[in-house]
Amino acid sequence: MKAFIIQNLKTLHRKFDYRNFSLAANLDFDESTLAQEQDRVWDQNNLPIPTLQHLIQKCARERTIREGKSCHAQIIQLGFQADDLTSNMLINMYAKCGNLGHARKLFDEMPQRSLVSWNTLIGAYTQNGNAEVGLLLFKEMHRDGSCSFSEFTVSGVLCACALVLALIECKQLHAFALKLSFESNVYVSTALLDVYAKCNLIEDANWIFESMPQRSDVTWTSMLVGFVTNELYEEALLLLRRAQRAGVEYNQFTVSSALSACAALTALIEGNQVHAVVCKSSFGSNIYVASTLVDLYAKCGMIKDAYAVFSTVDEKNIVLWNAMVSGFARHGRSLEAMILFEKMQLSGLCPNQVTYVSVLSSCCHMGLVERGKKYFDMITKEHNLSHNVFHYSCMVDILGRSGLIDEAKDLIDKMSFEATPSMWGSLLASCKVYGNVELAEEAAKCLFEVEPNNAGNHVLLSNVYASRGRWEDVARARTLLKESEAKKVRGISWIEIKDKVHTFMVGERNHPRISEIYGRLDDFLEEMRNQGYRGENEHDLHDVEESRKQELLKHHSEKLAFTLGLMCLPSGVPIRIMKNLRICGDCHSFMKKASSITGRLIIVRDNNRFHHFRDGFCSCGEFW
DNA sequence: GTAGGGTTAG
Repeated sequence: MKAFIIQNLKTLHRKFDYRNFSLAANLDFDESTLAQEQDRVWDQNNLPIPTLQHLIQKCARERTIREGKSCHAQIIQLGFQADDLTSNMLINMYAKCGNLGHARKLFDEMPQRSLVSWNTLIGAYTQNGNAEVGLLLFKEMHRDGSCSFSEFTVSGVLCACALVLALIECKQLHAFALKLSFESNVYVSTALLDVYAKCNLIEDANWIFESMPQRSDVTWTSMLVGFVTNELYEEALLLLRRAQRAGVEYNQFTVSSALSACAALTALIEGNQVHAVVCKSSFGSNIYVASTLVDLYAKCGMIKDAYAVFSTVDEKNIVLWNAMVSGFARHGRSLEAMILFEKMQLSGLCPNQVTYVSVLSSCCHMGLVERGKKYFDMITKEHNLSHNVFHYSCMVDILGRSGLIDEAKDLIDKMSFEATPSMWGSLLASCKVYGNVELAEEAAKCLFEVEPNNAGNHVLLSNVYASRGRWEDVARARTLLKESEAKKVRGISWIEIKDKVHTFMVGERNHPRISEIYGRLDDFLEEMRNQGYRGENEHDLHDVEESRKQELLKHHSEKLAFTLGLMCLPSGVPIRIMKNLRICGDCHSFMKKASSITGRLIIVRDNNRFHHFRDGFCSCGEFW
């Protein structure tokens, strides 16, 4: 700013000598003097048109509407009939400063609109969150017919298409771009690939990307985000490495999208490398980067690191707060989640629907029924928001887990949404815990209808019968499962060691060190048994012999991943394991005992939450 | 003078 003011004063002094004070004598003003002088410059009434045009453009870049308006006023005062160039600059300035009304008025008052005027106004609406109007304007421009389209028109309208997922219009523009050879323009191609990716046509997006002879950093980011949006996280990380090899310099856009891919994959090592780049850069305090870093660390089990990043940001926005609240919730740190929820409001921000999903889920993880009900009411009564399907899902879970199964069922019946599989699944799991066979059968029936191919649902019902000793029904449920097309999702666990992810299935045979792992696990189990560990067979209600049950439990994927961690990671380093399914009771007991025997912190992330095992205890307090 | 990219939710 200081440099700009000095430069500006120098220019004005040199060209027009409007200043009453001597610039040449001493430019070493303090900041406040400079600011005062800057105000005096803006208040000048005799600036020539080229200077005013220059300043208008600067105001558009820096979003300084006060100064922009001052320039506009001077133009009017001078009696200057704004030409196409000046009008477009003013329209753009008002649009960039968020004043669409002024931009539109100027456009409407123009005696003749040029191509640039149309492009500018379309961009104005699109950039101010009104893409529909941007598209309508494009149609109006087409009808008007007084000017043709340029690359600017196409990329600008594609931007509007990306915001409202207007695939048909995008395809028409694509055809038009090909006809006029606009596709060689990097802005046009990048905007095209962005729309295709956002409309889930990732292959088309990738085809455009691969066909581009030249790519900008925006192109790379758009493709990266495209993969992330389409949940192709591995592809996103491969692209990131490719970008690195191609010499693309990271910026806050590349970094935030790369970090979100790392977070989704819980790829901590890769995420750390990106974080290292951030630390050396100037965009570490960028709110998007900070939010993805908080999310990354929280999802990778590093809740302290997440909080460390969160604390460094001075001006926190709602997304950053939400990322941190959700991180605490995921780790079962309900108290911290709730304190942060209050602090966020003290800082002057109102919670949104996402915030409430996080605080409600923190209630799920600790079985806090009354608190959950209070938050659920606050959504509509205190913050005038509407309940969404996630809120109901959390509430059904909170009620069911606490044994209020009928109340949970009532909530499902009364809500205006279609019940989701997760709601029926949660209700069914609660029915197993509280032995409610009747409601379990009803929930299972609904679940089979909406998820006919999920074998886990059949197993859940079978387990409800087994928990009540109804073995004939267990057999019937199993037969039904065999006759159906349903597939059981296999339990998979993975662990990151150095820069490699090791994946294990139950009874894994393919890992290169598998024999060594089984040997080490057997020795360790022996040691554990000597210290009082007994397996918990009731958590695996397979209809199999006792000895086979023991065998299946022993080789659960998380135990294999843990053993490799024990073999490879130096003592003192936490063993962090990820699992695609919920951790079973036996593995939970195993990890508790293992944490006390080895004196190590063991962190297991299952499909629902984090468990931190330390000194024989788990952070979930046995509620999960 | 006008155009393309990023964060949080069971």
